[in-house]
Amino acid sequence: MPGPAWPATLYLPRNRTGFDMRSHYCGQLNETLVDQTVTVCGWVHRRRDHGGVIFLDMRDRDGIAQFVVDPDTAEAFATADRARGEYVLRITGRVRLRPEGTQNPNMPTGMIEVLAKDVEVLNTAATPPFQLDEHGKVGEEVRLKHRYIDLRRPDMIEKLRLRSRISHNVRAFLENQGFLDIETPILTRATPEGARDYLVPSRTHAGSFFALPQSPQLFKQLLMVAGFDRYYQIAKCFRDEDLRADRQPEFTQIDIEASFVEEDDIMGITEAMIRQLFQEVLSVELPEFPRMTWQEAMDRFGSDKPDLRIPLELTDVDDLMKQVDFKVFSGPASAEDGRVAALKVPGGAKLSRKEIDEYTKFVGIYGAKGLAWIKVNERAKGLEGLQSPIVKFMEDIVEELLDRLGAEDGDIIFFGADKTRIVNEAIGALRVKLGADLNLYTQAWAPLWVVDFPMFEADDNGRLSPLHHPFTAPSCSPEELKADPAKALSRAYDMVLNGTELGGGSIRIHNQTMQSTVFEILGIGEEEAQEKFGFLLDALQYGAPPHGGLAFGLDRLVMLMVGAKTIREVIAFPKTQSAACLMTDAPGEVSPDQLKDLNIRLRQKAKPEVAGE
RNA sequence: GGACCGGUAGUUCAGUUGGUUAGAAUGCCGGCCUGUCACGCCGGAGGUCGCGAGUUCGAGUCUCGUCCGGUCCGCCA
Repeated sequence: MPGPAWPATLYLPRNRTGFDMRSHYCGQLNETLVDQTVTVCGWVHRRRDHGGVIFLDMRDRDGIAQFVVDPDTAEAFATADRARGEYVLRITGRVRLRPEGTQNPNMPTGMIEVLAKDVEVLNTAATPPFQLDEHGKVGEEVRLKHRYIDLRRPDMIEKLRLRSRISHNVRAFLENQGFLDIETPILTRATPEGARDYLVPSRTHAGSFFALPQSPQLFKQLLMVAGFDRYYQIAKCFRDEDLRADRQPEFTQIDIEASFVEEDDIMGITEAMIRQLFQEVLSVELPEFPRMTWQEAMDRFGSDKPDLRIPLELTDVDDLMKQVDFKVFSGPASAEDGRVAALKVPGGAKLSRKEIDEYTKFVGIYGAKGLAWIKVNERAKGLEGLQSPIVKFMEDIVEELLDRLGAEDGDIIFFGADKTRIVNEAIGALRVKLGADLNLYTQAWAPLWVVDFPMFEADDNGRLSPLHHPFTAPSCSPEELKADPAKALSRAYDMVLNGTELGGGSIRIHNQTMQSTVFEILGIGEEEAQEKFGFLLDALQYGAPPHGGLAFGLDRLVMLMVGAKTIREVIAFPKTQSAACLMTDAPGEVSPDQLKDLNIRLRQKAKPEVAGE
């Protein structure tokens, strides 16, 4: 056995890897080390056996390098001969320049190789369930089941390494700005917020449950009441809702809160943080962050998180369509809660009937009953130059319509006519899809702030619920809020990047009267409010400072920065769409004893119905 | 809760109108090979066609159900 790995007093690396077992990582080997003896530890990435000479490509988290084993070193040669893919080896040898003509320009270490003297098998490996080289395609299901092997692949290592750099950069920025990293509980209390809670039964309080936090929202506000002034945390959050490519049941937020601040303070500092992050990690200089009101975003892009890389906009044509003899258009155009919007797509006239049918089906997902269109083949020819199933209903106004849209030859114009919400969702989504399908992107990164959100939104029964969360301050007095809550705007703000909501936050309510008013509007009675948020209402009485903050979705941020399609790609051990872990097989059953301890009896499963007759 | 796509060798896939012994590539195993780098050549093994019913003389293929994975809608302040 070697001596203690750590020097007794100073934790200084003894060599370039900081440990004794090896001297270098494979990726560190280069021409400057020629004639030096090095020792590496790693996995056999590939083995090429020429009978008389064996090449071993060794891989560790830093890279891949080629090792040559000669029959002259009989023992090493015998070991290399029985080595297989993914065996864990420790190899010592001398670095040398590769012979003329055998350099590999495709490899970062391709100018050199290591002539092995000693090859030691630290561990054998069963044949991996899939190939690790960049050429083998593998399904995600297999990758997740053997994630520890999947994570050996250089591109996975690269993504997680970048994630580490991102969180480190964010921490460094916030620490430098005087923010304190303070942990908040994972076992906490269920509060009737937005999402379904993950619950943890309490053994010591029979029949009671902890909830895992959907976010540290209340705790960070209480830290402001406590006077910490500037708080941050990279915090796990839990929401038991259905999953998506950008949603996991547990995810990570960069959580930020500060006191004695207003919107501009929070937006300013977090914008600076993201700007610096992109500079230092990606060498990308982000453009200006425009600010856009929620209403403008909905009107122009049909979305509260518009993708500004796409140069298409929705145009209101309600006034023109009110008069047309086509109820599908004139109805929504005249209705209070209706909208007729046009989307002009330059060059879209080349879309085939089949493609248009596909888009019609696509908007149907969002409840649109159809998708009207006009192809502008040759404007100069007037009606003759247009191709459309609906233009016959609007011959009188079509010129004015085309003028307003600035339509040119080769354009297609799509129309959505329905309730405003449906038009915005359907045509907004169509805009994003067309942008992707036709590759209309005008820039790599398009950030913006969306501000002036409504305080509340009405559900189907007219009941109001908070658009953000019930602790968001309105931009009006309690009296004004009470008088017309549906029209009230909040002091909330979202940072949006390339059509993804990166983060959102608000100035919070720091006044108990205002907080009670909001609860009242939400239909949360005094008693219920006291029971569920009593500790917050109490805190607001004890000198709560004005405060506000913001939380970023770290997984989404990393996903965008590495160019991944799902956040699963930037999470080491993600769950499947049904919120299961294919590797550990979680969630799993527990023993009757464990349940008994927790005072839990499982409900009998419903008897399976007899199939067939 | 709903819509759609997928499930065939370890892996990635093909499999025609329902018809003989289910194929390819790669990986794996064995042999040969001293400059390869996705090495090459020769040989070999490897299948619960996700699972269960049904239709049929006959099902990988058709029907129904179900499970799993994925994308999306609802949901997710």
